[in-house]
Amino acid sequence: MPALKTDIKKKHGFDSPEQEAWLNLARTHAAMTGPFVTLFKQHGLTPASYNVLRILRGVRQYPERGHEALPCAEIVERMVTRVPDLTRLIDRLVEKGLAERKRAEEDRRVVRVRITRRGSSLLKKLDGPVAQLHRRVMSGLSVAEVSHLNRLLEKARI
Amino acid sequence: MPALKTDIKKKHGFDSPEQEAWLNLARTHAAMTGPFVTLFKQHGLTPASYNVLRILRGVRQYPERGHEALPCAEIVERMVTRVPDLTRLIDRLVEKGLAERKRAEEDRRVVRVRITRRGSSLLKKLDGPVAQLHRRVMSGLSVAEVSHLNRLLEKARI
DNA sequence: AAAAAATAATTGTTGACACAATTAAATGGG
DNA sequence: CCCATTTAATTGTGTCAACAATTATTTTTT
Repeated sequence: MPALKTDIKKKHGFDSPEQEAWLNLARTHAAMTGPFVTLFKQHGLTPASYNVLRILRGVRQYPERGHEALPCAEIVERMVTRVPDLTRLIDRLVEKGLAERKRAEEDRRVVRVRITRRGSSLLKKLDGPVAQLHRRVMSGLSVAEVSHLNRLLEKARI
Repeated sequence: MPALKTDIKKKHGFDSPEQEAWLNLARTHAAMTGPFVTLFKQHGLTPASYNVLRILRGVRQYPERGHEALPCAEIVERMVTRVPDLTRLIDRLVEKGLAERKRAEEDRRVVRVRITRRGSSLLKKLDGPVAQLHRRVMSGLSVAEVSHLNRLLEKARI
């Protein structure tokens, strides 16, 4: 793929380096997201629902305070992108048999969500392809450049 | 904001530096997109429809082959993120009086879209705030770091 | 202890996005 | 010149996301 300047066919340059960086980030993100969306969709998931399943698996492997099921509010906190409508996202996971709910006894307002065996095995099936994609979308960069990118992205996210 | 590792509260590290970079990119993109979404929404736009208006303004300022109205297909090509349903996106712009359509005489399959005066003045009103936001979301980085980030993002997008 | 405030999740509704199928017009080979 | 193919845009349909309002439960205040 050519550089951004030719990419968007703008005769005149960018308004500012910051704008260029912003557009670059958006384009790169879109380019890298695409393959993941496709992969997840083949298994009936969206990036967001995959993200939730990953969070739930993490909790089940390393239970917190003895719990292997997580309150909705804590799921939201850990998600990569903010989701204002977790309830129906969980609904869909439950319908597919990938997660289950149970109301917490200690506080009956909270609902704890846990990944099911079926959910775990779906994740397991995806682990290989996902790792492969992670490597593929970053294959344009060397190891040093990847870690450099990490540093810059973290620093940018103030 | 703390670094990603503490951010997502994962006890164990990342599967790979590539995965870390991918998550970092997604998080940073989400964090930077938020303010823009909010700003655009206040004026009845989405990032995608703003993007289209910007493209249309660019063409009107620097007309191509004498045309200041652009075929839908060319709009799609230039967009930051791929939009499979440009028709209805344009519908909404037309309903708001921000753009107008006309069928091309030389090829009656194509529909050319042009920004209206009202669309231009909306963009003009947004120019200041948008530039400000571009600077703000990148304010964590120095000028050198911004250009370095640009280099890495372009290189990554093979 | 009762009322008010706060918290957790759900629901209603609207709008936008994604994909497939379709229409309309132009092109190109027989 | 006509039919098949290609191209451009639109439409139909289902799913998902965003935001506000609501319910249920707990905590705080008086």
